[in-house]
Amino acid sequence: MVDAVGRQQRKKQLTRLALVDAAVRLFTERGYERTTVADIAEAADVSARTFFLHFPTKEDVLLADTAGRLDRGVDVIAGRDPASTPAEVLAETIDVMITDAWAGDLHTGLAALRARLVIDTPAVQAHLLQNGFAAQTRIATALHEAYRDRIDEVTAAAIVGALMGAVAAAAVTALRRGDPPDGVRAAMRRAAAIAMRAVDNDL
Amino acid sequence: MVDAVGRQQRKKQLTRLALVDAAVRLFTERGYERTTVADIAEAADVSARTFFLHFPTKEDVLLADTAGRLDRGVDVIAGRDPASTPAEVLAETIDVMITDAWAGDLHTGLAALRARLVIDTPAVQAHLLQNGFAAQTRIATALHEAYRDRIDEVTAAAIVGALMGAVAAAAVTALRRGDPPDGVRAAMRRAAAIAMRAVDNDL
DNA sequence: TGCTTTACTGCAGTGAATGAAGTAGTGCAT
DNA sequence: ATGCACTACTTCATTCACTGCAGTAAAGCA
Repeated sequence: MVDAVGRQQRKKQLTRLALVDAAVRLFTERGYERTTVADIAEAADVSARTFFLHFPTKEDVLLADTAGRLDRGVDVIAGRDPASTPAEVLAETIDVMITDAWAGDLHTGLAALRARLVIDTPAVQAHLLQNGFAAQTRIATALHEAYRDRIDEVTAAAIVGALMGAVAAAAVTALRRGDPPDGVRAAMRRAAAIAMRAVDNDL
Repeated sequence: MVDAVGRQQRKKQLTRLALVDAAVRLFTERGYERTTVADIAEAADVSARTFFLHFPTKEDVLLADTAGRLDRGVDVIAGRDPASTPAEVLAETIDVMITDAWAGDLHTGLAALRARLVIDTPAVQAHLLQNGFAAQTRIATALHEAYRDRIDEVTAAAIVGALMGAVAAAAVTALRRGDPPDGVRAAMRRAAAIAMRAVDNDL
């Protein structure tokens, strides 16, 4: 047994990586709008059609690394200490996700690129917001499932929405202002703390 | 002088109305994706090119009536009683906007259609989220300007983000659950109340 | 009556995304 | 090893949102 996964899977991951790599490079060089999917595919030396076998849309190549992050957030809630309160669990969840967001992809430079593109490319902003909203929905569902007797569906959505909304808005504002990465993260944590006050009171 | 506005302006508004009308009807009949811009223009008896003179994108026809709503929210903050606290002003702002959302377009059926499309059409959801985010940014800026000495830029963004995030998430959750319009509005108000607890503490 | 402005048209083109049919490398069974 | 199924990928064609440009005709105005 040479490898856990076969040659086929490995090659697939290689072309996927090549696509992400080419996309990051080209987006950085010429900007998002002035880079076509055909360009990316060409640079990765695959057909244009292949791009869409790996990513459903052009924007999704920017989210290549975020799949697992959400799961980790959900896991925090699912694997909670039964004695802990919703407020404690939520605080830890948001903390894990904020930390993860900056730790995950220092290699690829994806996070930095995303940050820049979110600010000045409407299409990207729209898609990322949608993605975040979907993530938020999953977290809210997990919270509701975890405390089924104490937190109803809509309340869970409201609480998680407040948290994520505050963090997202603070992050974009800090980014737009030109804050350095550390400053942005600090803004996110502060926003989370503010929003958590809505929860702390009675959960 | 026959009219306050000329014949030209009136005719323009007529084709705009015809476009919105055709869009609402066709979206309702066949769904969003299965309706092309060409279809809408045809039904409104104008050229396809004309559609884009009135609306920048296909999704924007769904936002035909929301332009003024945001201004009204901003106005509440701008025209505040100087003696009132940020918490009071914010509470009134969100209340005005929630109320407006229902009063504005009961006639056109736009609100109901939007509600349905946001839930099951990803493209629409992305665009509306982006629109809401932009609105939120304007409110946050207005709040910061109004209390320049007490609330910094990022804090304003966090507070408003928490409010809007909570309300939006609650609305979608209630809609998805199949709540009637009244139930949805109640969910939004409850979400706003929850998020306001983050503000009430020290503003 | 002329001159400018503006709502609208027609057309040609870009680029994202999808569908269908086909090729080639890979893994696996006998 | 040979045949077979699977899968990543390609190629071609098509749809559709959206843009730029060159026009027409009506509207407003001198």
